[in-house]
Amino acid sequence: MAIEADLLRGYTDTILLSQLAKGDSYGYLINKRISESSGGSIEMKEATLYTAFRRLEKEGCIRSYWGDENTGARRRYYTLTEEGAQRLIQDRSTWRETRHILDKLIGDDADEE
Amino acid sequence: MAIEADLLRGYTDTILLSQLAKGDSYGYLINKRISESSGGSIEMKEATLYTAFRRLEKEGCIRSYWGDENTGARRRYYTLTEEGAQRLIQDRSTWRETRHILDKLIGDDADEE
DNA sequence: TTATATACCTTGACAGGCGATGTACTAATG
DNA sequence: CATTAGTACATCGCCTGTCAAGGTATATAA
Repeated sequence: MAIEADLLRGYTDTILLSQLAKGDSYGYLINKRISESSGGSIEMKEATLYTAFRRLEKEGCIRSYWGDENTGARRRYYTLTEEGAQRLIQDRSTWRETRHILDKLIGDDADEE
Repeated sequence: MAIEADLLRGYTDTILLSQLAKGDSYGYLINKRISESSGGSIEMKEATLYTAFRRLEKEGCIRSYWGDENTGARRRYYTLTEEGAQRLIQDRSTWRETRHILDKLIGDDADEE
């Protein structure tokens, strides 16, 4: 059911950027969205999630700010930066290429070209 | 051009098994085939390659034997075991699922369903 | 008051990738 | 004949991303 972490490794940052491209959001919600959106197949661990946010922020791909909720737990919101948007465009392109090559390399075809 | 290692991590074993599904072969040749087959996008490092072979053999997915070349460098050939074949079937299935989910999660669509 | 859900964070261990380096054989080149 | 390049395998130690385990804090429901 669940997809192992190593299969996603390298795409976690892209997944997060992609979520933020839809608008500002915060960690906990993003994580739930990813889980729901993947039908439960992807369950990002919190440690992995927050580590990734730190990394992306340090790289300038996202910015963060504290929400002004006056009830419930505090939330740290994230915004996609212009640099992050560019990175996302690049990552999506890389994904298409990777997908194509992996289809060719591990596809169940007999052989080709 | 080249696809970064983290994007392939988790698929290296599958790629190797997939190559061996075409018949016995040895490390150096398999590596060249992968490189050619991917148009140079995938360049597996030797350390990675041989580490993977050790791992797969220990797991019972492949078996190895020395070739009987009487000229040139010695070659260690690998054979896909029944267990390896089953693993490959499973891995291919997982790849299809992963591909589908990643398409949905990082695809450049506005939103869906 | 105890449990559950929300929401964030850190530490230390682990596994895979890989740069660097080494061995050994063969063929071609100057 | 020494050198270089190609083939072919192998190991060591570092680096990076993942994550189990642990922690903090607030709000609501049982």
